[in-house]
Parts: sequence; structure tokens; C-alpha cells
Amino acid sequence: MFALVDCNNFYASCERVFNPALRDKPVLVLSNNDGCVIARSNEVKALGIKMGQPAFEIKDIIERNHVHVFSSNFALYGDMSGRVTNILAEECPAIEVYSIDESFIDLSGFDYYDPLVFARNLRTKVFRYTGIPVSIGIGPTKTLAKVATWHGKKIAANNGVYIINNKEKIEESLKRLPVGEVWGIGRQYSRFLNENGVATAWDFARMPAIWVRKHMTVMGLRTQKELLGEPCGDLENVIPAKKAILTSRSFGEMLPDLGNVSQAVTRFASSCAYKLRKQKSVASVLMVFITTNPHRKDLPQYARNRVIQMPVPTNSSIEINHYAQLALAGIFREGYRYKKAGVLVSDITPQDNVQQALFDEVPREKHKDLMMVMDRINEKYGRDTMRIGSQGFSKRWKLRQEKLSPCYTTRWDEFITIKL
DNA sequence: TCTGGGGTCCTAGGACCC
DNA sequence: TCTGGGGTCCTAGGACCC
Repeated sequence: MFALVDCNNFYASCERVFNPALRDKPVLVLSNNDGCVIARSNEVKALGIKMGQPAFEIKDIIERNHVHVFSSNFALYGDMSGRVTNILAEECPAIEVYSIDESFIDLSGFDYYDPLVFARNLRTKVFRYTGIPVSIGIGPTKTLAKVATWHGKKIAANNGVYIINNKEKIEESLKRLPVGEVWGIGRQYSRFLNENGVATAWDFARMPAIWVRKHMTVMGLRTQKELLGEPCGDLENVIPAKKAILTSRSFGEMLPDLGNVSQAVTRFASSCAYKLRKQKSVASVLMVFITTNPHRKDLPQYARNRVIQMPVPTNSSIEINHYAQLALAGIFREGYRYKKAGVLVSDITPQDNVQQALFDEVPREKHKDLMMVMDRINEKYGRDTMRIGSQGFSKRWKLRQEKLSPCYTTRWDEFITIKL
């Protein structure tokens, strides 16, 4: 059996922990740049505010209902997430940290425990130690554990905990679940299935496997099997190294000049290099993209990217930034107001088996030492304390964060973690 | 005025190999 | 009338997740 522990309305709950007066109040968290809604307390959901809705569209509802609005504070959420998973790790032999607010637990070996009692106790402990309310679902497959969590959360009588442990419960719980709520069935498939008369998860589970395979690839087939109790995925308790790393941001304001965009790209390139070093990897391909604001139909639009194959795989901020600037220079055009840029590194391999180049002139050992010192300084004194000169000190490309809460639990406004 | 930031996997089709 | 059979690798695009 698997259990899934899912933090309720996670970011909103984090803000509440340090501001208990908000306990029964509507609380909402905005994306970077205070752009759109990414977390809602139950009270906000009841107001009809949707996930992903742009903030300016709901200004009136916010004011009329005294909704408490926060800019996203990932330093806080990352740290709180770590506290929750630490407790799970204490109580459970094997956990998989699936996302910032969800973890799977392997319950094999729990034959002499009542899993329901175990889950209830775990839920109580997490809340008492961290202040974060969680829902827990238990099932014979990960997909059914997800289904169970939905029932724990949405049906008040279940009090946050639900178990699916026999055929009758599978059928019963799938009949109550809209097919679009199933893990692995998103908007497109949901619409397609509805059009074909499939409304609930149970309808889907009973469709012919051939039909599912034809229209939804092997992924759909796996989901269907899991819904019927046949596991197709195991707990993954080692975090695999990333195959691609992306750092991108929308700017606080639109930028017409190369100078500011270039500073931002330096920052993004350095961030990618840092993330590579943290997972002990190097990358050999780099892509830079820039784009204007697609929502401003009244302004001229431009979006380009450029890919560069680097001669030797690297994780040096200096080297990666060098190529990032080359790529940027190749695609930047005057006459546009840029809203967003990003740097992607890929073709990632472990750092200890790099293929050397015959005519390599980069002093790699020096870079390595320098990066190590830079990382130590920045981890101790805060991000960007030591930076590449071309990053500069412009604040014009920085995020808009007008409603940021204090970083209650961390010294710096960043929380370093690879999986997240 | 104003619209996020990360990731993964699968498939089809084309180029190329013998 | 009729035109082989078997592979690999790469890329773009589309789906999904949080």
C-alpha cells in the first residue's frame, strides 16, 4: 500500500502559520510578479476565485471580501516543506518527496499497524509540529492513493484521511470522482473523454484498454491499470538528477535596452550554473530566450531563442554566462520592449566524467575553486553577495512583490533545494 | 497598468545506417 | 502487376505534473 500526504492549500497555509489572525479569513497567494493566483484558502475558493486567475481581474472581489493577499515567498514555503517532510521521514521508513507539498509513503511492512490509525496520528503530528494541515490518502497504487486523498480532503466526514483497500471501495470512490480529477488526466484528455461519454473515473476504468492505448498512449493505459489496483509505478526515493534546468523570470517592467536584459540573463545563467553545481552535474547545451509581452497586443511582438553547443560540458557560472551573452547578442533586437527572458541548460551529465577537449583554453581548475568559494560565500551571506560583474546592480528587471511576507524561518530570501 | 516558473514523458516523422 | 527489411537517432510538438 501507498499513502500520499498532501498539504492543504499549502502556500496559503504557510502564510497563516505565522499570522494566526488569518485562520478563518480568506487568504490568497500570487505568482511571481504578483501576476496570478497560485494558492487559495478554502474561503477564497468559496468566493469563486480560480487557480491561475490574473490578479487584476479579481480586484473587486478581493476588496469587497477583505481577502488577504500575499506575494509568493518561496524561501518560506521551501523551508516549511522541509519541516513537514522531516517529520514524515522520522515516522516512515521510505518516502518519496513528490513535490513541494506532497510526499508518497511506502506502507509495506506495516502489516501489524492499522494504516488508518497510523495516518490519523501522522496528520495530527504534522499539524502540531508545523501548523500545516494535511490530507492523507491510502491505496494499493499511487494513483489510488491520490484518489483517496481527494476523498479525504473533499468529503468533510472523512476528516482528512481516507483509505481504499478493497474492490468495493475502488468502485465506490471512482464513481464519485470526475475523470478530470484523476492524476495523469489533464484538461485536454478530460475534454476528450467527456465528449466520448466518459464522465467519472469509474467510466474511464471500464473503457477497453485498446481504446485507451490508441487515444491516450501508454501513459493513459498505465493510469487506467493503476485505477483498477494494478501498480505501474514504485516509490522513487532517490532524487534523479535533472535532465534540464531552466531559470527564467518575467520582469517587473518592460525593458527596451540590451543593458538591463543582459544583466538579467547573467543572473539567470549564474543561477543555472549554481543549480548544476548543486546536483554535481555539467551541461553542454545552452539556450537563451527573450520575449515581449504577448498580452500587449498593442505593442510590436518579438520572441526568439538561440541554442549554443558549448565545447566542453561545464557548470562554471563564468563560462555559461559567456555563452549566454553570445546567444543574447545574437537574438536581441532594438525597438521592442522585453518582458521576459530565460536560460535553459541541457545535455546534462555527471561532473566527474567530463570529456576533455584537445584545444581547451579555459582554466577549469581555477574556475572550479572560484565557484566553490563563491557558493560558500553566497550560502553564508546571501544570494548574489559575490556575483559576475556583468550582472550589475540594476533593479529594473527584478520582480514585483508588493505583498511579500517576512522570511520568518530563513535568513535569506532563497531556499536551496534541487528537487523543488 | 496588470496575465508564473519550473519540470517530465511519449509519439510521429525524417534522416541516416547496413 | 511487380520496387526489401531491419534498425538508430534526433527533433518538434503535445500531453501531463506541481
